[in-house]
Amino acid sequence: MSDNPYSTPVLAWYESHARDLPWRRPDASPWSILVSEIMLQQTPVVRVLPAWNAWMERWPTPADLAREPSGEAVRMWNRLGYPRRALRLHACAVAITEEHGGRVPEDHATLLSLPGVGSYTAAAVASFAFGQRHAILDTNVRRVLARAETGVQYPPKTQTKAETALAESLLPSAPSVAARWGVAVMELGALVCTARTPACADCPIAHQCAWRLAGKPAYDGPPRRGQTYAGTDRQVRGRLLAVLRDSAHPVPKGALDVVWDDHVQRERALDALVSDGLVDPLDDGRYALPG
DNA sequence: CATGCGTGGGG
DNA sequence: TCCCCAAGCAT
Repeated sequence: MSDNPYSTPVLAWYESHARDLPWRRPDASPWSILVSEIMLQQTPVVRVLPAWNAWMERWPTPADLAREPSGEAVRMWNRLGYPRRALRLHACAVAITEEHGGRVPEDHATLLSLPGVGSYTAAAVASFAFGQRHAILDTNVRRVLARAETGVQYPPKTQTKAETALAESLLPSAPSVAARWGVAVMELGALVCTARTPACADCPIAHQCAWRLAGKPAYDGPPRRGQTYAGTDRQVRGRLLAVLRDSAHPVPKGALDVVWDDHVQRERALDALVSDGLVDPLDDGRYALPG
């Protein structure tokens, strides 16, 4: 069963160290797994857990969410960040309900056609929910492979063809093993082979890791671009949307104006929110979450 | 293909 | 304090 040099130790490690996350339990529905994957995009597990629990309690099936206004999804999203994901998840629920008989599609290409579902998420749902054989290549896996195989501290900033090819070449042949392998490598990256201070002493493949065997050379290249936030449109958008989320009713323009001094930037951010469908400008001049 | 898109916790 | 980063996607 050791289709690649890492699978046996990594799978064994996963058996004894995997976190007991609710969307990994045997009774987790494909919908609940899709919800978890959208929420987990760029968002840590600890912050997703309570949001996922509340979401699944309120909308246990796609149809439950599809019959709500999209603004309710945005409100429920609360402060998870990147609220367009809430809109897309709502759009997923509508598409699944109206075009797929209320069931999360199993086919990778069909999953890919859903709003907010890209290459990673489609593979993750196909693999984790339906046991199919797909390469899982997220930020965790990219980092593990960069170190173990390529011998560098960090993967490239943007995903390359070479990384995709490498991930596919390592995929165990049996679908059930491949699915297990995918989640196991992810977990290794999340818990042991972390970005800042990897716990190589706890790593099941440390003795095979090209980066460690090379003496853990420091990242050599251009400074990795940090995300700025303070003073950006993103911060303004966040503040504007927070006003609407926290209000049970539509708000007058003045309630939005007070959250940011720079008039030009504030208007630009508000226009963008409207354009994104996150904010609904009412005929009476007030603003609300979309209906 | 580089960039924009939230938020909060930890080093 | 700052800075980095966290299961990406769409354009």
